[in-house]
Amino acid sequence: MNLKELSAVLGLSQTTVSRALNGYPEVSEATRKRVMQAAQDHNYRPNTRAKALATGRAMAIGHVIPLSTQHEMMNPIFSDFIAGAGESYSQAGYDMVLSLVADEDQSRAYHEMAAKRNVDGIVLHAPKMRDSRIAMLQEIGLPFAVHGRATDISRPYSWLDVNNTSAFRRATDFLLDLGHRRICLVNGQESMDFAHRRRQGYEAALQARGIPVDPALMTAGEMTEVYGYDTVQRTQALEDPPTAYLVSSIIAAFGVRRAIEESGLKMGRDISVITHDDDLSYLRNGADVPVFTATRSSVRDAGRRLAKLLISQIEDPGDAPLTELLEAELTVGRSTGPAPNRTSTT
Amino acid sequence: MNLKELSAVLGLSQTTVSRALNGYPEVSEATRKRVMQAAQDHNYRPNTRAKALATGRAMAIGHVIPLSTQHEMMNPIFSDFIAGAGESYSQAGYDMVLSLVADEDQSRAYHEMAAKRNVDGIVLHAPKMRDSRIAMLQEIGLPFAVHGRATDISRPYSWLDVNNTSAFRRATDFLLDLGHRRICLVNGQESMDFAHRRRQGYEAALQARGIPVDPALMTAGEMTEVYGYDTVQRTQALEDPPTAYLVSSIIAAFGVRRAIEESGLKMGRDISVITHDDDLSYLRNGADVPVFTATRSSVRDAGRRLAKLLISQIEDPGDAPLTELLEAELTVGRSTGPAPNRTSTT
DNA sequence: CAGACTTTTTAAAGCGCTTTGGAGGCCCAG
DNA sequence: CTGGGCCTCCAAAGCGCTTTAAAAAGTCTG
Repeated sequence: MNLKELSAVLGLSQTTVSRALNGYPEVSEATRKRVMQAAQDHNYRPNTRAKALATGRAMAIGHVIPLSTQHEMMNPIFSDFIAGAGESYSQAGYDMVLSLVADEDQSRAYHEMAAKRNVDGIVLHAPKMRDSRIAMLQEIGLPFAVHGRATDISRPYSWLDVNNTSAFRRATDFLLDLGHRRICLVNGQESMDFAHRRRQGYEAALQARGIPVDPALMTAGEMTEVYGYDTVQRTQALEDPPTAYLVSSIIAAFGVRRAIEESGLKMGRDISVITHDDDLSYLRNGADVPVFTATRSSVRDAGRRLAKLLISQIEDPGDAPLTELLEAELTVGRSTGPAPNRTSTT
Repeated sequence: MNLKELSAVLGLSQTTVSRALNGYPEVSEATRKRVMQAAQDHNYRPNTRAKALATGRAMAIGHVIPLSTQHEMMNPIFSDFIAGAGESYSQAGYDMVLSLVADEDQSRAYHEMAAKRNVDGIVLHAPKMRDSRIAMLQEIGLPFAVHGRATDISRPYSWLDVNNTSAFRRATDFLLDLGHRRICLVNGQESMDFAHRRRQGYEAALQARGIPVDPALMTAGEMTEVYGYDTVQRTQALEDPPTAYLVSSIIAAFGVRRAIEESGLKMGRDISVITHDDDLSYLRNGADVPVFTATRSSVRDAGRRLAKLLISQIEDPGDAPLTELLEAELTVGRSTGPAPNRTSTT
């Protein structure tokens, strides 16, 4: 059933029917009702492609996901973000189109999305510190919003981010207050902006107390379970091993815990662990009592918010870029405790 | 830059330019070259919406994802599947559109996708045992393929599935060979077809050796880490606790391991664990040596294959439905060992 | 009840592409 | 030189919708 057929059935012109369905005022309530009813009866839905062509609006938002071997985007954190964004999209009547592209084709992918005009806006994921994609999208002129931020970009753009610096500073302070002095930072890849900011928070907290920053206690890598495990194994073999770990993701924290327990130590007594917790639906931080002490910020909620932000950006193109900075909250679990009495190595 | 402008630049008709770009024979090689070059120079891409309208092909494939509170689709397994499917899509020039919908709106969502004509086909996820969605999609007439299978559907349809029954039968046999008699099945939700089949494999193996099936040793639930943890805690408190666990997902297996180690036991010595391993990129089963003994089948590969299957279904609409059954392979890790000498409770 | 509005409806153009049905130009056989 | 066949190219219709411009119908006002 298409518009033409529907209007034939009703004995009205396509114009009137179209207007009735789209809520335009220049059609009487009586006919609108009649049209609505008929549309319902015949299960009529406007053809998206035709509508998109006519209106210039695709009612879809694109996500370009790099498929690289070194940095796997399709991780649980990402999918929770997508789930959140999807909620907002479907509420607002937008579709979500994902385009997985090989890493080296990324810039082409953005240009293509813009030229093919099958999306009204784009969400930019996993910004690096100085991310050339942002300038590129500004150039292209397609509305976009960034999940995270980049440093050193002159023209303003829309973004939503967690306050990574303050979260990690606070977490480090928490460990310092417990007497820990050898704190290992198990961070994400250094090229990522968020990892950089987290390190800044960590370093600032140490420096504020005059504690030297030991490069041997700062690791960076893809945040897998195995990475957490390996890092603990390696650092516990050091001369002066850390008594605490500050971990960038709950997935890596699972590995950290495995390594600690496998070596016969007890997390929270012998070694303390704080993790950043994205509040993933499938990897909850314990049921009632949180297992890990954590800086928590729901990435799903971030998805919801960023999607709304982008949609309002699309619908009011003139407006200034929107930004939103979320604060993580520190929840105390059973993975942290006072530093064991080794009186450091001093 | 659109077709009209491009052809104006070239001094050719839109027809000729369109044909040149789409590889039709009625255009000389010389002009084709010239057109191709100009298209490249001006970074021309046909407008998807217009093309879709004219050809009737959207070059997109839809995934409807239920947003329910009780069964969370957006899990790491799903995202690996999506990553695999996305690879095949982008190779074939298709986009992927995800539509998250509230559980109760699901059937409406499928109808809507069909009526709106913004996708050429649909992937059906997480089939239940007797899944009404399959008949519905057959009714609608939009090409589709199922990840998994359903029982009791008369008309044939396209699907791709892991041989869950044989995998779990084999895993159970493996544990039985090691002398285990009290084997706990930590399964997914019973309404899911795959969970049902896995249980059948498990039960068949027990029955073949005359071992009674104990309902107290069969649990079903959403496969989270916490679920694995809780299940072990609960079952270890039984009178005659299990000496082995057969787990449906590596995520739950993480929880199983946590519970085992927290209670001072050693996995692989005191308690054996076999898990189904979807070979998730972010939750690898160990680095070099697998941690868990597992029935392994890459869900990412399944995504790749199912996508290809659906695409060929779309491109040759007359063909009979395609099906593919993947066998899981059993990889032996360090989580299994002979049953401890309690000589059972006999 | 005419004239001036206002409300309701319509015909037709246009969105950017594909594709059908021809139309020219060129070559060669007769 | 003529006409048929082939190779290139083109004008125009059509995909299903929105929207502009204008016509038809209804409603007031004096």
